Amino acid sequence: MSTATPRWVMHLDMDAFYAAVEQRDDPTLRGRPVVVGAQPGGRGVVATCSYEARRFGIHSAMPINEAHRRCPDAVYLRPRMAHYLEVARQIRAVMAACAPVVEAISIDEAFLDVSGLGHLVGPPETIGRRIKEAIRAAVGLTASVGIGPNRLVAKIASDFGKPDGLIVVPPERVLDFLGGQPVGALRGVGRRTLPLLTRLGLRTVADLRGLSLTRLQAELGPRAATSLYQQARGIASDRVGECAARKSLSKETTFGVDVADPQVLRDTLRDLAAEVAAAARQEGIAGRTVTLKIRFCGFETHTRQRRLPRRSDDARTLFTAAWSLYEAGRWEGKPVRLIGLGIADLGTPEPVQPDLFDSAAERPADSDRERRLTVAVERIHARFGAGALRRGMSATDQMDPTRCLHQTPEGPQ
DNA sequence: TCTGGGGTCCTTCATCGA
DNA sequence: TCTGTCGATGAAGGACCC
Repeated sequence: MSTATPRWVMHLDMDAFYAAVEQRDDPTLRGRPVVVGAQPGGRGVVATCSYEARRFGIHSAMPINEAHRRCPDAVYLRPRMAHYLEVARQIRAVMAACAPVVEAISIDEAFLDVSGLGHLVGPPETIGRRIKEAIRAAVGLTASVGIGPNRLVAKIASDFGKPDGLIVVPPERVLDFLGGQPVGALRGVGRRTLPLLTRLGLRTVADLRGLSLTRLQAELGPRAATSLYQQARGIASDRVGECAARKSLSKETTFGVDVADPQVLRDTLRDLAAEVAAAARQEGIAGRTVTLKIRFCGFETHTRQRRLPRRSDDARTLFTAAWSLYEAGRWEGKPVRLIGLGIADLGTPEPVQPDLFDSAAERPADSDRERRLTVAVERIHARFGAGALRRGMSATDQMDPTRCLHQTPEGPQ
């Protein structure tokens, strides 16, 4: 016989967060369609929009020019991220005062474990209402709340109740509640998977439940199939905890007009490397893998990665690695729409080894160079294994930390 | 419609060493 | 010594989410 306390997971989602903050701060915007994102006429998308704007069919991620075509009279605002972050911090303080465990998912969303609050506050409905009221009193904004026995049910319930909703789904009602939801409400069903499920005649979660795991696996692959199979039956994690550690860090930029000039690309990449390095140092982390992301016209997107001999938070090292990846791609002259740089395989910065220099600027004079290169290559072999350095590379290239590990088959250009 | 920026996770394929 | 297999790992791209 189980004596475990029933688990109650709450999902709290602020309604049209950025737009709601703008309407709160400027009373003349209330009741009007407000779109926060890029400015019409340029490249960009809608970050979020007020419910008045949604009545015109505008939604998040819609191209801004399409939004403008649908509603030219809306108010178009650039995001004020620093301000939204400050409001989010106030909201988190409220949540932390109301629940023992709060897991922030994004700037405007969080999971709360409210399992143990029953005897202190009351039933789940009361807990949800109290938190909504506290947030409204603190920041003057509405939130939608979903409460259920696990994260999946809580999340879908909060979405279902938007805006300003409060939906509680007790364990015995989970299958009924989920069964009536569209399959698109499940995690992992997006632009690609939804048409596939539709083609199979599956519109609702109840429809999905009628399909065998074997058939689902044949259509979607083992991972996605198992995930959907379990979600359809209300099987999901009920754990609420601290946020997971960061796994990557990146910066990217889209040019207003496609750029083919290598000097502009180089300068942009150098700036991005500086931003990534600064952000990494601020968080006390460094990356071992450098990724170059590049997008051409037609949305043709490529990524190229290179592993460094050690983790780095140094802008010059990151830039050198990323630029060598660009050069290796043989894309010279091809107009670029977007360029980005990221680091992954994160950890604490590794101390620089005196014999493993970072760049050409730090290399010793030619007269002494070959001997020191040989010594350094041997040290790399000893430290990283013989496979770390590839055949067909000069000792000079092998010594460049951005070129010595895991070259592309073509090797450096 | 013509698609930002910053993430995570998954799949597929290639390579390498045992 | 050569070849095939298999698991681990890395690279690249895709899908999805906020």
